[in-house]
Amino acid sequence: MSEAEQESRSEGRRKLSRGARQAQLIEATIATLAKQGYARTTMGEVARTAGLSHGLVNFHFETKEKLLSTTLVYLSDEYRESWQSALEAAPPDAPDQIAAFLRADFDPKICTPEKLSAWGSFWGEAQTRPMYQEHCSANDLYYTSTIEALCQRMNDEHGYTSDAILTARVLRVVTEGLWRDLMSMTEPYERDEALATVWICAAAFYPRHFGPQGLLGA
Amino acid sequence: MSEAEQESRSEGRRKLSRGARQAQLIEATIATLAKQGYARTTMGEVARTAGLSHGLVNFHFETKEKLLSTTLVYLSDEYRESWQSALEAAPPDAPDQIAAFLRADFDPKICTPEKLSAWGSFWGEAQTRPMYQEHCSANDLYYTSTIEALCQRMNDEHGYTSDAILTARVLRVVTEGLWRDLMSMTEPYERDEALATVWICAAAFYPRHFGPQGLLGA
DNA sequence: GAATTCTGATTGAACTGTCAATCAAAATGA
DNA sequence: TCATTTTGATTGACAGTTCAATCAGAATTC
Repeated sequence: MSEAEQESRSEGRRKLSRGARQAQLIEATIATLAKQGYARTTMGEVARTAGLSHGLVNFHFETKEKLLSTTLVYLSDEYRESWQSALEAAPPDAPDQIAAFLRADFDPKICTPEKLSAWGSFWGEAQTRPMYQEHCSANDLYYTSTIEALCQRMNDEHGYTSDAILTARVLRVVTEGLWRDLMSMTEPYERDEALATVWICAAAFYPRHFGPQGLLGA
Repeated sequence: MSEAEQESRSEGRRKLSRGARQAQLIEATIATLAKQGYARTTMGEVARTAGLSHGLVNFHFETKEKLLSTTLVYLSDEYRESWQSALEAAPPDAPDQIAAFLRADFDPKICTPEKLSAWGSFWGEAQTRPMYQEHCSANDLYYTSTIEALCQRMNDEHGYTSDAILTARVLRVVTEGLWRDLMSMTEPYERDEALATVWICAAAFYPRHFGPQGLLGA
């Protein structure tokens, strides 16, 4: 894993560009969070995971706090960009948009055991650290208002009558709960099973447009 | 807060019974987890919150690890006992049982900001600590199989045809997701609003028995 | 084009603070 | 008196931070 990240034809692999090295250290931080949890994530362990020296982490990120908050911002932005581009790629009709939105949360690039575990580590600490909340709450609010608007369009354009705010909240918390399941179950089920659970839920609210397999008539 | 916990008429407030002092320290641990998060929860802070000395914590719980795992067991058992007694107190018919079960998760005794925050702290760390998982996964499996059996009874006894396992999972992850919302939203909604969201969801699956206000025809 | 200089990435050791754990002595209650 | 609880100073380990020295590659000079 970390070997593959290193340049291919390279004995003297020293001196990666600033950005590449920082990305490597962020990856190592995610891996360490997933393996050790937040409380036992040390600078030394991150450096060891990256195959680099201790002091280098402090050269690129001045403090541990900055390393961790940068990692959180990285995860948070990657996540937001993922569902945003999924919405752009999907047809503009509300059911298609909702299907793309829900599916994006279980994209193989986003929904990996390692990243889910790192998210879980942050959730526990973020409540008590204003610095962490700042960036994430903005993304979270954006996410929430997006799904609320889509549920409202389902009512306006396709004749459903449910409370859009509440329906959006159900879809959102189902996804959150499934993420927590995926990261903590002793006998975990797979991404596709989680997604199937979301479809069941969408079908319960929008029976003319969703079924157990997702969007109907696709 | 910590002053109020101390005995009222008390110069000589020493020598509480063993159990009472341990309970006091567990309360202080929950409060500290909620206030500081797991990583910044220290023995000293727990002692200060309880208004007691540093060394005393090590006298009652030999190690920090034991203090924390005892606290987790306390929370976990209190939670299980809460929904178990709610089931026992409710009528035996499946809809009543499900209503009681879902409502129990938002009981004011269980669903306090402080306890939710402490749960969140543990969730992040529990993934990487087998000792934490042991006790909780047993309770979790029990919880899951209970709601699955109830959903199966809704099919058998009241003519619904949904996949009981999947429906149970939806109800479970909705609750989990709402808990996460309650503990992390910057503009949190209240317990009753969370419960209303659960009812919406139950109504979507069992429309003849549940409505936005909960159990129908009660 | 080779030698030299310069830049800044990288290392590892030393420093500093913090925390869990220990323990001897004091306080308390029976 | 005796056992138990409580205290607070002490200890040792460990983690984050700092920093001076090193080194590879780029730029510059001749």
